[in-house]
Amino acid sequence: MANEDLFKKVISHAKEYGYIFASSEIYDGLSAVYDYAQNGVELKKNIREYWWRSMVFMHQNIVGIDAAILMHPTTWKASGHIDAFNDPLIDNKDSKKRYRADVLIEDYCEKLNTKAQKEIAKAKKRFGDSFNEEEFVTTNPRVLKYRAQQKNILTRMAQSLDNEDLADVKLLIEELGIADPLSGSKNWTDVKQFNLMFGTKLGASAESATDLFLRPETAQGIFVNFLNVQKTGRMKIPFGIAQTGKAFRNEIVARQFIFRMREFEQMEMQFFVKPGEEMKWYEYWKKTRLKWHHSLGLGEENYRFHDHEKLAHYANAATDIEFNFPFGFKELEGIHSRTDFDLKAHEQHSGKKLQFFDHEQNKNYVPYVVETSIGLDRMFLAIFSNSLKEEVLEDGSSRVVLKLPAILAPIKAAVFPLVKKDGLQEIAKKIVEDLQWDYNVLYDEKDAVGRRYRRQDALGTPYCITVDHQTKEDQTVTLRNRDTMQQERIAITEISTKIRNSIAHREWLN
RNA sequence: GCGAAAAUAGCUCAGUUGGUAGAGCGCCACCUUGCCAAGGUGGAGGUCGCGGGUUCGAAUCCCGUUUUUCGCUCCA
Repeated sequence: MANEDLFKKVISHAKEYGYIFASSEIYDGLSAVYDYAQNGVELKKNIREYWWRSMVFMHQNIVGIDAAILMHPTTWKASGHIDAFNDPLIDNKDSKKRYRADVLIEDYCEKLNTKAQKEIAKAKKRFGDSFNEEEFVTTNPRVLKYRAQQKNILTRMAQSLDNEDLADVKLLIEELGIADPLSGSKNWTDVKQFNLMFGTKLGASAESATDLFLRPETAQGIFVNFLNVQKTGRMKIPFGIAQTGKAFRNEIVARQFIFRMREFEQMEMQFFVKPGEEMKWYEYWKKTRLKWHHSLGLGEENYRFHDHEKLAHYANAATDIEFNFPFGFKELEGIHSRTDFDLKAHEQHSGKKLQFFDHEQNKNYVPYVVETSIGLDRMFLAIFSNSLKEEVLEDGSSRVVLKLPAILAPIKAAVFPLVKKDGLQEIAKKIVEDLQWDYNVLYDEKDAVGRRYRRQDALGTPYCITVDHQTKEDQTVTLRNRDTMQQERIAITEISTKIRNSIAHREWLN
């Protein structure tokens, strides 16, 4: 399948086979919001569990929490999101480039500063040793003019931003004649304020309500609970706290199906380490997380690291694990060394000590944090799009098959009576009743059995069990493999073990 | 947000210079066959994304709007 077609097929297959629907579809949908359907919810849940087990079950020093989506508003001041997620943006209509309006103005002021510096340099050359810079800058009319302009502009901008007077910010850009640094065009749109956090209110009546935000990342729920977990769980550094949950970002551009949604689910683990040891753990988690991805067998060539050059306000090292999506390599998981930025910030804003007492060193310190943060929806898309195949069979016909890792498949097995008579239905139903204690299984008796096989192929079901006439004689059934299409004859009593072994975490995660 | 393209049945699409909507697959019921989709008969399902306008008449022409995909940008 060609790449450009593949993504379209992924989207329509996801709908047709009950994996993902557009949210509120009967009302034309809501931009970049999607619902997980009857099979999608199972796949998503299984991915979440696969991650959770590898993190929480498999590490004695990692525990989980489930923090609330709503948090005290000061959380976001401390985390830096109030500042970092709140930008006045302006577009140039000719070059189609988007800029931060405040940065454009600051750059302009920087130019004024450069001009003043040139005057000073010139004067220095002219007067030589007798040059008194301090006196010069307070008396030279040109330098004074530049300095004054600069101060006026910045003051006015700060005032306008504080008052949310964005029209004046645009006016300022126009008055100063600021042009697009690339195209030289002065054809600007209005300045718009983009707050990436969703606001909401606590309290029913408007007067007494408190402004809250839906969390833009789950990590802060872990940081504010750091000491609670450490004390009550008797955790010792190094240790980690894992969490999965929804986060919300009012993205300016949210697109590419479930790749970038406004409401999305993160699977995060914050690992608290001794200061100075963060790079060692950063490398450890890079390796460990990549191994987790590889364990699913989507093809190691489809993953790569992308180290960040420009670091976020909280990080001293950062990398992405990128996956080869139908639209190219894109970020799937982030691994960040967040230093002690978050815990220190929460100490300052809360006035509470968030430190660990190290008995070996006999002293307190604020731990450093190494974070692994993966988008559950992105992982879903990675697995789903990678698994969807159109195969040409030996006889020249083709089949559509969703080769999901068996451990993640929504339905583990489908059970069919070969024909709808001779008591085969009853036997098949009995097998279903037995298996459904342990697995999500499905019974189907409609249409020719070959067609039923193909239906389950497209749905991603790894096994099909068929009851035929021989079953009545020797209590055996055929077990058909989705990927190889091969059948083997096994006893009814063997079915459960067979399935269990093929979807054992012990095998997959190892 | 700006630019480009698109939206007709569950899915993929057709629909002629404007004349009141079709196919294939899928779905449901029954019959037939019985181990790898596409046998037969019957059936359900669409105010052609939505709202205006032009017209005797609009899926078709015009305007607006919503949603989706692609490019710029950002992120999980």
